[in-house]
Amino acid sequence: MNNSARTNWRDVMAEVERRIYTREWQPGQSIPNEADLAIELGCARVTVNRALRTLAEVGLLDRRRKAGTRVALHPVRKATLTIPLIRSEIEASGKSYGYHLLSQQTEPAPAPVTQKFALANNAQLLHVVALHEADGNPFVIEDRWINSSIMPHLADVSFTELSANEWLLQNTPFTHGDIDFGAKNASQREAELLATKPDKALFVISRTTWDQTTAVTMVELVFHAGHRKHTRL
Amino acid sequence: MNNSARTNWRDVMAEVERRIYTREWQPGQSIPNEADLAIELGCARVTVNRALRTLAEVGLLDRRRKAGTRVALHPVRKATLTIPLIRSEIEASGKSYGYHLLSQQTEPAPAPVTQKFALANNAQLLHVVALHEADGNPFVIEDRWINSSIMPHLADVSFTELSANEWLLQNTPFTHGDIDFGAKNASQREAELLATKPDKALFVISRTTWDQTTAVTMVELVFHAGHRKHTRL
DNA sequence: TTCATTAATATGTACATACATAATAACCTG
DNA sequence: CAGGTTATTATGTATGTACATATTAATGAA
Repeated sequence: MNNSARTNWRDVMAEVERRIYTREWQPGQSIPNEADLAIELGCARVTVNRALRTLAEVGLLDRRRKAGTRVALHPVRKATLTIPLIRSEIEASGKSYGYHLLSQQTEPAPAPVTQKFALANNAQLLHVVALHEADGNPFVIEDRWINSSIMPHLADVSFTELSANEWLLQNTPFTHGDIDFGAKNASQREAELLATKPDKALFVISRTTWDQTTAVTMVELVFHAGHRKHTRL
Repeated sequence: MNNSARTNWRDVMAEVERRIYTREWQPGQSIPNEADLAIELGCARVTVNRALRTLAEVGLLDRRRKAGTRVALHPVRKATLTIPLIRSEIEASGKSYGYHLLSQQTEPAPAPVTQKFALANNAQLLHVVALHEADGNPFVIEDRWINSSIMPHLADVSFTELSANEWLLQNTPFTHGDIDFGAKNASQREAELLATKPDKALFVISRTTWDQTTAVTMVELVFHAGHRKHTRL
């Protein structure tokens, strides 16, 4: 005989959310401490802790030791964007995935790139450009620079069949990454590749991947016209 | 005499991350179960649980009951975007905040808006347009529709001094929101307001805020040219 | 052999307890 | 009364234990 009648941390979370939602607890106002809430809601303090901690992670509560917990005054809500493999993203939407390598060569990198990689100007780096397609339509241009100096077996790899996107994910450990979301006007070439007009506004994601303090790879993803990235909060 | 020599969940997390990073545990490979790891690392199973759970939340591990825990094959990394108040965002960057109400009137809403609000076509809704400035420079245009039918004391409010952005946050409870990130070409008017040229690619965030199943407000934030939203993962 | 039932297993969570830690409030001491 | 010290307090976390739950593997009946 089970129950689920037992108050679990999700119940507590829901109840706290409800009180915030109904303005029983107003923005900026401090709420009862964990111990009291635990008694009131009939559960252990640890359970309340888990619930409040989770709500704080989402930005709905502000918590400070000794000072207590209060309803966030400016709900700096945190939206979680999932950054999947391009192929997974396309296949998840029920479309067929296509991939075309446009160029792969070692060449002197432009200043903004060498700067991020902390290399000498015009250092030779591997430059890979590819087009990903969804149901035969252009989906995104992947324009990537790879720090070949720290990737030994990179010279042998051809990205004709397998995208650099996937190869790097499988073969390159990384500690963290920087992501920028922005917009750019389509260049002549981008317009051709993405089947749109020059100057068309395109959604862009730029990502730099780091191994400790050295940049491993920089990629600019230029999406087809009209593409949006969606999330909930 | 304290220590912090005790293995805590962050230590466990770091150690697991290290093993993944060094490829000791490869992508797709399953790792020891919680109990074994606890013994090996010298801590309680619950502590290991907390560490692994956190790593799973970030997308680095896949966990399933009975099946066990494995290193994510396609690290669908999750980037957390913080969505602050516009004023907070500007002030946090050390710039002075400026606000100008451009228009505020009740008018028939266009189809895409009434659809989301589940109202009759051409329903009368409150439409607020405002410009937010950073150090005197245009920062973002806030173009907002508000479901006035469910907001009683809304008619009295003037958004001349206080932005709708802030008023709604303080006065409108909501259960969840939809956010879209995208790009658009500047219209004639947007170009003027944001001090750029027509057709310039602009970064756009569209957000719909819901109260249960009814939409409360829809807002389109059109940022100045070159603006990017940044995050780490 | 196939399908349904049951056992085994790893993760998920609840609790009582104990102590750590950060931040504030109260208390001195000069 | 200023400035530093100490006590207090709320959150943060570690542990052992117990049981829940999802999922797979083993089992047995048709």
